[in-house]
Amino acid sequence: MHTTTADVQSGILEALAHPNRIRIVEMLRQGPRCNCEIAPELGLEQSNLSRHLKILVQAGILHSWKDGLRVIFKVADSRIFKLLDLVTVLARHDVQKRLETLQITSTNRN
Amino acid sequence: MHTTTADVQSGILEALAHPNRIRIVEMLRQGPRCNCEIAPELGLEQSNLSRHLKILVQAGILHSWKDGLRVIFKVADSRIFKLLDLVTVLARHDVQKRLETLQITSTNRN
DNA sequence: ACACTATATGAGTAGTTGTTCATATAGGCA
DNA sequence: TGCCTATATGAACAACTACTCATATAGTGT
Repeated sequence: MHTTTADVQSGILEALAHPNRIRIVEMLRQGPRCNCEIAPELGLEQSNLSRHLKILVQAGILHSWKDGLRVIFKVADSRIFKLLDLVTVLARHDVQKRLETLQITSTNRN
Repeated sequence: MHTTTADVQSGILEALAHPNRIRIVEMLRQGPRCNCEIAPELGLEQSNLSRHLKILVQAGILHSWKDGLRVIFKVADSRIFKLLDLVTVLARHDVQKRLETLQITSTNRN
């Protein structure tokens, strides 16, 4: 089969499209962290977090390296934060519009 | 339960994280379209496309309105294209890095 | 009213994802 | 060496997703 642009794009989006994986990336805004620092902070089970991190690494969103016993993770390209910020803006804008629609609707009804 | 920023963000990302839904949004770059124009262009079954469109509307990514028999869809906020462009850039950058790593690795080996 | 076109949805299903528990792997230190 | 800590992975499973076929809904034109 043939891989299209949309397939490549969805690879990154799928990897990012989970609340806990977004939280992981947001936490890594503060700098590189290991599994053992992220797990208690986000309240995730060790094995579960390990799998989420693997998904992010495989998608190229995170990089990792060993430091003794630990594995350190960092964001591969800081533009990922721009992406998350844009998503927040879009979400905010959408909520704002829905609110306006509600207000218009209730005004019409009274 | 309490809805966090990450939950709201993942709502938008999940909606977008499917190759066909990305293709739909990309097609709507050219302007509003109805189900009946998108389906043949993307080679999607009518009922399947209808469900994908519903997901995009519910996530606030698309708007829709009736025009006679047809339902027309348009992108709600053009910043969604900025987001898709950013994803493309990230993907390209990642592929480039992987290629470099391969080349370094094979150089070391010879 | 009838036939026709466009869209939506119920039901069934195969495949995928997220999660947990238990266990394996690997490095550090006495 | 044996014990400890950090991470990864196999197995099981519930929940969810994408898809298809058949059918329902709704608007158009005769």
